[in-house]
Amino acid sequence: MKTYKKIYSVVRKIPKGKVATYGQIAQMLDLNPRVIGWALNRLVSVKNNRHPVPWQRVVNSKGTISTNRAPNIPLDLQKHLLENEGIKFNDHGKIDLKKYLF
DNA sequence: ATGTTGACGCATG
DNA sequence: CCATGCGCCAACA
Repeated sequence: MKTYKKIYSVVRKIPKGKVATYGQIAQMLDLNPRVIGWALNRLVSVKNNRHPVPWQRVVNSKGTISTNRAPNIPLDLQKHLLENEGIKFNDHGKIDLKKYLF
């Protein structure tokens, strides 16, 4: 089975209102955190598969948004999606991992 | 086969 | 807080 499919299946398990870090997912699958980023980035270019992947629920270890580094992704799109799911950001654009971590 | 590319993470200065 | 540096590895050309 392709690695990215495994990654997507794990990401799909993150419940609404919760988040996971790249490192956390990497640990579960015994992969390098970089690969998680690669797999999620792949979603923008590759035609979406039959089931959606809640990619917005994956943040970095500091509890901030990492998609700002990536072109093709509207600024703060991820932040808005998470806010719509009830997740709060502080003034520094950071979320409370203690509270929201999956 | 070989080189390159990252939505990372952690350590260090 | 900011800046490097490096490990790490699936995919892709």
